[in-house]
Amino acid sequence: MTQPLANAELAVMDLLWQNEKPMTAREIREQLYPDETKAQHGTVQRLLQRLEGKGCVDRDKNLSVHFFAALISRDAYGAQQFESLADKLTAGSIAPMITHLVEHKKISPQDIDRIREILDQHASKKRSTKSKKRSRKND
Amino acid sequence: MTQPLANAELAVMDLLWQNEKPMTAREIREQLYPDETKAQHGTVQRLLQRLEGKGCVDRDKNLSVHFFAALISRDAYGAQQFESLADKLTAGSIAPMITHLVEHKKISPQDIDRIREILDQHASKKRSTKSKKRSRKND
DNA sequence: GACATATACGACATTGTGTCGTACGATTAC
DNA sequence: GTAATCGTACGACACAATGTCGTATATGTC
Repeated sequence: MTQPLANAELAVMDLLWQNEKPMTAREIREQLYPDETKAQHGTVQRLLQRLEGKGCVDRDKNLSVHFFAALISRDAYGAQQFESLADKLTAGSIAPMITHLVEHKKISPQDIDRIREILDQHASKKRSTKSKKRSRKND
Repeated sequence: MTQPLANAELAVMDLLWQNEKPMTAREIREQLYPDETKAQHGTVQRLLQRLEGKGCVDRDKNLSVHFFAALISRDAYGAQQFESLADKLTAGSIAPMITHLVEHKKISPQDIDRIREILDQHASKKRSTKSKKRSRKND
């Protein structure tokens, strides 16, 4: 399940991600198509069915009205897509893209700080304080 | 030009990215279809034409044999795709995806170190060291 | 049983992609 | 200058994915 989700599918996932509780197809339809043209029953069911086929949603059919929940988190999906992008483009490394974004000021300072924090907690322990910024090609 | 490139198109871009010099359609075809079934002339021309339409390649038609070059770098394309992903998923913020990758050990230590380096050079100056212990405050 | 509501899914139009064939223009060989 | 060769331009097609709808079937309520 690595291929990207299409727009309508993503819209469904978005709803499921917003709601922490599983949703019925009716709830989803009401939010997705507020104008209620009475046909989109099938559309939502179809979308959910395909999403289920892709392993993205869980269908709870204990009750006659099924309940749907996301099987993959928003961040996990995003990370997975990002990984697949890195695999296709940069031999699996994400650094070149991050670098590009940072150098072209496409990342907000807040984002930078947040990422720095995370990285600080997980950086390889053996290198703090390098006091210069170059060298270390790889190890 | 934000939509992702398809496989065959990406294969062409990959060649252009590898070669620093602009290439002719013939060169591209020879590398892409080594088995020379004599028809793929048109295929490559078509791909280049669509890539040109998407603003990804430049066509130099000064000579009767055209020369093609990438208009967007590999990293820029990757970064742009990543941005578009973040826009669709996480309100433009890339931190959640990075966080997920880091916490699930999907990034190599080398990648982490490289990103840390870049971030260190661009972090907002005022960041208060977070009371963690590692800190290195010069840059 | 009749009715309302859900699910399952076939079907279709639309779009993007990869491929090929062919028409046409330019360059080279005689 | 004409013919052969090579390149470009692009129409056309098959194929797959997507979004949509309609309908058939199941499940529940009265």
